[in-house]
Amino acid sequence: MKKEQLKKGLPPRYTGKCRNLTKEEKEKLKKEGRKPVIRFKLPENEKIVWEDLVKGVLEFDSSNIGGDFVIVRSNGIPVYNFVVVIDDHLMNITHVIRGEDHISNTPKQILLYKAFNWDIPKFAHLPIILGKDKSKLSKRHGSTSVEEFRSKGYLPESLINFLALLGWYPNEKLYKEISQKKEHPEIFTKEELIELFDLKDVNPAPAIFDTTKLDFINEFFIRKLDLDTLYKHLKEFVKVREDFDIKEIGDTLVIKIKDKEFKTDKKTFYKAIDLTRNYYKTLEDVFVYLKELLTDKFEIDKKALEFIKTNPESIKVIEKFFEKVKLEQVLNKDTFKKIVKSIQKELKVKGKKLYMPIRIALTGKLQGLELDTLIEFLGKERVINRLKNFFLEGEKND
RNA sequence: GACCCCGUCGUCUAGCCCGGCCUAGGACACCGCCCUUUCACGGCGGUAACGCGGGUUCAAAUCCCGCCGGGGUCGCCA
Repeated sequence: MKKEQLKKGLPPRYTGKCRNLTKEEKEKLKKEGRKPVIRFKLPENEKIVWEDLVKGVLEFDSSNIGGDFVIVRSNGIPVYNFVVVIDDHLMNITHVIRGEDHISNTPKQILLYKAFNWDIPKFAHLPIILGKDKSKLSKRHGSTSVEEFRSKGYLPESLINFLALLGWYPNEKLYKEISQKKEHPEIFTKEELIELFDLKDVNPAPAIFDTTKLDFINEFFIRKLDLDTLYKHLKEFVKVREDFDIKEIGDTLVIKIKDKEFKTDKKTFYKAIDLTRNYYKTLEDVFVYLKELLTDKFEIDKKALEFIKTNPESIKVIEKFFEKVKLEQVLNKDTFKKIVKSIQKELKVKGKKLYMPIRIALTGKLQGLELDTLIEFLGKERVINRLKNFFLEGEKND
């Protein structure tokens, strides 16, 4: 039957074959062992109209919604369209807010409300979210669950902020008042969103799910949060990650990164975070940068190695630096500057050729936080440790 | 195919209802410059859009019609 309809270019729909069976006919079919379904008898030529809170006035014709639809299956279990109406009514639902893929269900549901003589709730059909290929967002487009974003190190407030902006923008008048005071025009706290949000301002057009802006929002929140709050987020974050952990044992913190553990105290931990937070995109990055500050053992990046090989005078710079560091009582930004200047004079190198070797010797990398800040944080003893390690590593590589 | 929804920068959008203030505004991304003897941060600046065609009008992104394009729904699934 269905195939025939499709062939003729007609939409598959119930033909009304058993719409008006007599008692005798029903009995006969029952005896044959046929189990009946219960269908909703559609009114003829009735317009079903509602004002959708997002899409505006929507109108369907009863002759155009697929024929008498099933409300109870032959096994006696009722179907969704029938059940939601009863359920929502019983729960005193006033607003039905859902994806626009439900638009075509709505006329059926409205008819049921009418048949029951129940109040019809307000409907709001939100546009669906599209993947990069503009089709309905699904698993094959990558992460789609909140859990995945959590475990990637996105803060809950970042996701909320991002999602709110996907298909919604604050009402101009309301927004203008507060926008003056805002640090950033599109960063919203939960409270602001609650204050500003209105279904009326939802854009009826579907939006593509592109997380570029989410990265920005997350960076922003991570930078602005106070350290205690950030710490709380980190504690939550490690719960969903096998490779990271933060244990508090008395005053010491044991930080697990991959299969290594580092001991430190909260004060140092906070200091380290504060120095590196401008580099974070996600909470995951916290650990990446922390590792650099918490241990003096490191490997030298390929590119860093390359730099040293192509700039042989680098070794001289590092040796000189080592010598001079040993002579200093304490290492801070000032003494660092002094040392660098004297190396510059004595070896006649400057710029990248002067700073890079030192950076590589201390971190094994070509980029990172500012050298003077790093050195002040490490202190003399650890700087010496690192330099020694560098020369040991160097021997291995030779 | 039928029915329905949608169509402003690469992306998220403001403006559209109530035509002139739109030479189309903002944000992210991108590019450039400045700051920094690296990178990032920060500051400044730049590239970039009304799907197309007809009307209506002195005037259209805004109103009307058609087309095109994209998406959704067509189950005894939810």
